[in-house]
Amino acid sequence: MFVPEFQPYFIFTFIFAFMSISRPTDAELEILHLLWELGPSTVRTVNDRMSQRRELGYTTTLKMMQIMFEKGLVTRVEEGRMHLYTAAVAQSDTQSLLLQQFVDNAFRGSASKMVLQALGNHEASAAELDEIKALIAQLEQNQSKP
Amino acid sequence: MFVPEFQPYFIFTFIFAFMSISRPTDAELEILHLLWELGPSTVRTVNDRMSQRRELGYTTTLKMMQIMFEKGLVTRVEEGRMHLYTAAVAQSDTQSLLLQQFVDNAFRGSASKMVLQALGNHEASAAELDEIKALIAQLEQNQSKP
DNA sequence: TCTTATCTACGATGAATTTCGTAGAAAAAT
DNA sequence: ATTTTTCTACGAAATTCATCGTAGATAAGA
Repeated sequence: MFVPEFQPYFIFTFIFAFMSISRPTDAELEILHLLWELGPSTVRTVNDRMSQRRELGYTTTLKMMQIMFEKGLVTRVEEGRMHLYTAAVAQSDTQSLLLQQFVDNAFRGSASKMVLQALGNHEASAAELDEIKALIAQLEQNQSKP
Repeated sequence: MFVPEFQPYFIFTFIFAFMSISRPTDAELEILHLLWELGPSTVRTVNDRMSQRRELGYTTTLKMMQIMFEKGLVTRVEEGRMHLYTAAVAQSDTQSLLLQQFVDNAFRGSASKMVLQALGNHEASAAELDEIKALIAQLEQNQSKP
């Protein structure tokens, strides 16, 4: 039987599975990014921000956020007549989950191949490269003395 | 007006747009991976390989590959009564396109944030880290003398 | 030759996603 | 006090995906 080595991202897979939270769709992710940035927000606020990028009816955003509430991706509290929505999933957890699924689908599970392609395709600033180098150094240190 | 710096992945975006090739879905990607690995293959071969992972009817795979043919993701030639299918898009081009869209959706376009998360989540071997370090060194060299 | 297996083509279904319109209630404006 | 705006809830349509069943043709096997 094939038993894979433990990978840190497994934790997020378990968390999301345990909470029965499904992976956010593209439109849901767009809303989550706004909630992460703005904190608790009304539908109106979110829709205004989204409308800056593309034409979008108010009830479309409303419906999306209602569905996300049913799915457990956001929480909400009544504030007078309105609802204040808050992201119920952490940004880094969500990104980890999405990343893992993406690496599996598009790169057959090879994260390092994906990293190589990403670094090759995108211009990275010197500061960003330094940050990545620092992380690699740290990983290598952990590897040498486990 | 906002004019972004040129990024190498723009090329793949143009290529795919020019050829009006839509981004492969998850199931299509699974088939493409097999075609990239095996070369020209029949529906039967592909379905056998896919069935090793999960239950899947033959006509399901057939239909998928017919649709991929209509979309231009694969080509095919008759071989007696059967069809031999071949991937019509290159693996690296496809992965670049998918990567770019994923970074936009899940990481707001920040490839370096994505790389950091990927390296943090996945155990990378020493050899893989070396490979990544080499690429970074090369990128830094290009940056210093443009 | 007759039967069985194996292709392709095609249609249909069910689920998920995204979008919007309408209805009704509550607040704000005139 | 009426009208207009602005909420929520709900339903529904259009689209895409993934899946499978059936029909008809052709090859293989008995």
